[in-house]
Amino acid sequence: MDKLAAQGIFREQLKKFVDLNEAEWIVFAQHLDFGAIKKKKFFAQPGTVCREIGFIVKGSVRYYHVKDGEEITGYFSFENEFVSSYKSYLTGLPGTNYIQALEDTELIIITHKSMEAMLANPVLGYKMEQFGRRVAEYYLICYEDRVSSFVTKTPEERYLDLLATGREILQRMPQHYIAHFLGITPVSLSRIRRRILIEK
Amino acid sequence: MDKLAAQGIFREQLKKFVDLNEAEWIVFAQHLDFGAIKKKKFFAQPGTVCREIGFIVKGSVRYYHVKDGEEITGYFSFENEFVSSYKSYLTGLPGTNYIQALEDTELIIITHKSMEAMLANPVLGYKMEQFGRRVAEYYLICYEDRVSSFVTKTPEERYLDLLATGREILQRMPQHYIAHFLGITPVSLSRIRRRILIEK
DNA sequence: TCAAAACGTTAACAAAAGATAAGGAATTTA
DNA sequence: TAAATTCCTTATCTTTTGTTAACGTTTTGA
Repeated sequence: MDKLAAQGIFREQLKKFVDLNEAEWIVFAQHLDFGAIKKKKFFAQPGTVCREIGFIVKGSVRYYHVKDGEEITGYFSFENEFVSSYKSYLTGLPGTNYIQALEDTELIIITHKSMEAMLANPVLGYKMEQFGRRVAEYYLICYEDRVSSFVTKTPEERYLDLLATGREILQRMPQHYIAHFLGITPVSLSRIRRRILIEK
Repeated sequence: MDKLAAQGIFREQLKKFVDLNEAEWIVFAQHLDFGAIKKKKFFAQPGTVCREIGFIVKGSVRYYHVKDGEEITGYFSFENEFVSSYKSYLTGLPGTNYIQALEDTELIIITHKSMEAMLANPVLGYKMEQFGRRVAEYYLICYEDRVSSFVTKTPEERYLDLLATGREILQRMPQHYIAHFLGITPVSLSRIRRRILIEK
């Protein structure tokens, strides 16, 4: 895919968050970069400040954390989703996660610098604030749901929920990543699956 | 406390998120309501759309969820914090949580209607988008940290973290609320406390 | 002020999850 | 294509958590 095709996809998806007219889009597009990450390479690494927000046009990434030498995969992003070490991006502090491409991945990239410039741009500023607000609100809701599932549900219930919503994760991610995403060990998820099979 | 005093506090705290000049503040203040909730009364209830964002100037609230007849307290808000059933507020769908005042609580209230009006107001719109963005980003980071703690930490580690950061929660909330906040039962938290005492 | 309710701890038992290891299937890669 | 690696399951054992109940203390509220 080339930059222009990627921008086309991005422009379409962007409509979920902000409505840019032709003039605004042209200025906006000038601030967009295009990037590719080879499988197993990194979008972000711990100890480094994440200065970009990516929008995945092709591929997928996982967010993971190393604890006691073990990789714990906490989240994923797929096509048409944003990817960033948000806390690091927003605070300017070093991140704590790896974000790794799970396959060859192509993205539209908005650097922090570009974003700042657009926010300060009288033509685009308002729309960029709106864009930022809506994206943050969107992810806020995702996180709210996820926190809620940890507080009020058992691991088995969380897994059944995941099955019910049939998210992409199930098809595209190995089970041990899903286990950590649910907050449990791969062995435990395997047992839960067994339990469900027998019970039904 | 009267409305004016409350607005004074709010205006000061607002600076964390947006910088309003005198003219902007005057228009903004016209859209603010003032409210009081008696202890044990509700700011939000499940099945009802939450159409306000509150800013607590005095008191505190807890967010809880009823599961199998039991109340599970997932979160709290204190003075100088916002309170809302965000997902419901943002989506316009009925909420799933109770938000209950833990003591007589006073708040500045921004209704959804007021917020929409301000966002559409040419004088205030830009600043309101910025305000909304920054508040959402702030809470996004809080949630990101919390999700991360569920994925990568044991309940004991989460409790030790809470002790280390010495949050208001510890002083002001009964232990069984804290337990649910950590994603465990009150009995289990009591045991964790015992373990920590013996080990150290 | 006095009864009721709420709170934290502890105990006992059941259920679930973590840790470790082994084995086989599938996938990767050299 | 053969060897290595990854992945999932299963088993065993340990640790932790959930559940229920009892008890004493504190707080609440009628």
